[in-house]
Amino acid sequence: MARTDARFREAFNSLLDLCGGLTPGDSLPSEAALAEQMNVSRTIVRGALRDLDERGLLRWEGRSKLLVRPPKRSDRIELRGDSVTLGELETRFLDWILRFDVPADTPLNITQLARQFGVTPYTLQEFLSGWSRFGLVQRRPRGGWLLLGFTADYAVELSDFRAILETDAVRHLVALPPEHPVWSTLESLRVDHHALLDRIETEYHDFSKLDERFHAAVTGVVRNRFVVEFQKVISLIFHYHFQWDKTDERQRNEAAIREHLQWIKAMQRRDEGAAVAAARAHLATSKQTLLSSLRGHNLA
Amino acid sequence: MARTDARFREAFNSLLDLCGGLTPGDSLPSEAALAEQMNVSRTIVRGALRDLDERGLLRWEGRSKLLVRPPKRSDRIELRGDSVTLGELETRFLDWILRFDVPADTPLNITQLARQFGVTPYTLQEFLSGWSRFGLVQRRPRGGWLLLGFTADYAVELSDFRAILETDAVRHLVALPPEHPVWSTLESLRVDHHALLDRIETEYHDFSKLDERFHAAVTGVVRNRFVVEFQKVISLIFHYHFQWDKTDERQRNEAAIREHLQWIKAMQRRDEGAAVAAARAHLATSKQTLLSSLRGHNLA
DNA sequence: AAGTAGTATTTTATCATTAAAGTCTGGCTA
DNA sequence: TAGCCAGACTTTAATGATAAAATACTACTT
Repeated sequence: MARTDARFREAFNSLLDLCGGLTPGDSLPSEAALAEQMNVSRTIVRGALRDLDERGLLRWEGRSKLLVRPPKRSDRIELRGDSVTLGELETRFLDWILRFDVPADTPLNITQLARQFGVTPYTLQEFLSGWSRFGLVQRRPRGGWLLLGFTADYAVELSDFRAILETDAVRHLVALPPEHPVWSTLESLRVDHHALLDRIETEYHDFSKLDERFHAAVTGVVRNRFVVEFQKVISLIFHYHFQWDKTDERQRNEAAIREHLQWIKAMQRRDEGAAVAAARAHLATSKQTLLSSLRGHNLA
Repeated sequence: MARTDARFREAFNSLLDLCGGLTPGDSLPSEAALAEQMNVSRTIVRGALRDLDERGLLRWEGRSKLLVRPPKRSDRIELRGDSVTLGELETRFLDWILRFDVPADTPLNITQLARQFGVTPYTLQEFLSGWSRFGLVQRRPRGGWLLLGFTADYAVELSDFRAILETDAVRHLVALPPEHPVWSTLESLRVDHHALLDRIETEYHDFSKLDERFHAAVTGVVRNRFVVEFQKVISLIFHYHFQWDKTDERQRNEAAIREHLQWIKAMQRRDEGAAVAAARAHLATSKQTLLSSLRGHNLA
């Protein structure tokens, strides 16, 4: 067969919704207008209009599109198979690797994986090609894919790379003028860190979000598509890993908050040397946490 | 249809070559041994053996594979369509963008491009997915691909990112012990730079290779798969761009050599501050060159 | 003249198909 | 009789055909 008619089905139902807001006798906008409104091609709009006409909902003759009767619930057509987006696929894929601890150098079965994640092999292939740039998977010489996986080496190099990017961001940041919005962001982050420290005994789980906000704020001062892209990947992987590692979480998070505060204060003092040192210290801790979580996971 | 039998054809001819090295009456190794030798599956080996038997070159019965007559030139089968590797595709693709100056935000026609580059749409899609991580292309909302292209913005951000990586490499490098091989590499590079400077009037073209060697030496001290991957991309793009920009080449290259020498000497003195400053200066020049070459190209 | 619908063409995502890879088992040989 | 080998079979992946969607073009209406 060919492409699915999922776009058509979605558009059809969305057109029903639009008809629902009208009363019989009203006329619908032009084909082009409908197409733009539903973010779909005119071909689909015409297909949907034809169906509505056949079902007697609409009287469609050339430019006149008069509503005959309001749509009923039974007019809707079924959207079979929830289309999985690339974003969802990313989540599921990382989840699969980490949760089920897929070992390194595992050959990946495209057909089976595609079924498992509810996507077509075509989509999965596109997805894997993207990750191959980050060395998570690799093409096998005789065809197919190989999962290189989250080895300790990978974690070390990822952490080191992260450190390179964040250290650079820090150097940029401390040179920014006082009116730059990052300073107020940092101040509110500082306050939030202190606040969380006060209720750390019970709410240590909240640190994850705070951590993400903080790192996003720091790296956000570097307006660079490559940095941004990498930051997304790094944050994704770190986030996922910590999600499954719960050992000493309270203690770990408390220590991290103190490290963040040291770092924030150094930046606020515009002390580049101290800020870089504090950043390095925190990132080193982070790296060790990632490594030990990896080890713990492998032993479990 | 299904996959091409290119692997079979190649293996068949390679088996002919192997038979050419034998005399009639000799017997061939086991299927598994042949498969491993030719880096191919046993299925293919068996197929090739069957064909050789049918053609009367070989008497194949179970384990005995006796050569009947040496292979003739006419026994070879044609390898239709030279299979383009992903590496070649990369070269052709960048070449196409730069040489024909494809503007930014051009919708890419997969079918047409695939024909043009002599690959299947499947392969091209895989390739584009890889580049989408580096923001050179993007998926369009309604399907298809969009070339974001080598805009000035892209060049600036790529250069900045390069500077981040190289600056970090410099900091690592100056901290390395005297017995590290990079020091002797640097010294020979220094000598080569001076040598080229002496004959710059006529041989300024040689700088490109020297430049690549030098940057590879510096970034090579950082053993990190992400850095390495990016370095590959950066070197690819810079290399390709400079290949087409010939304005003031002699003068530009001479200036670059002097900048390199400043940088090398600072590193040899283990003067981190001066080395970083020299690196920054050179990378800034490089960025400007890339930008002006881009501008020149767009005006032409 | 501007915008709209009809028609035709182009292009993409999917699927059945076939080549190739991988696996298992029994038999031969050393 | 232990290890290797080949036959038979199963599984997997890359491809061309195909239908769906997008787009381009033309003609018409207001």
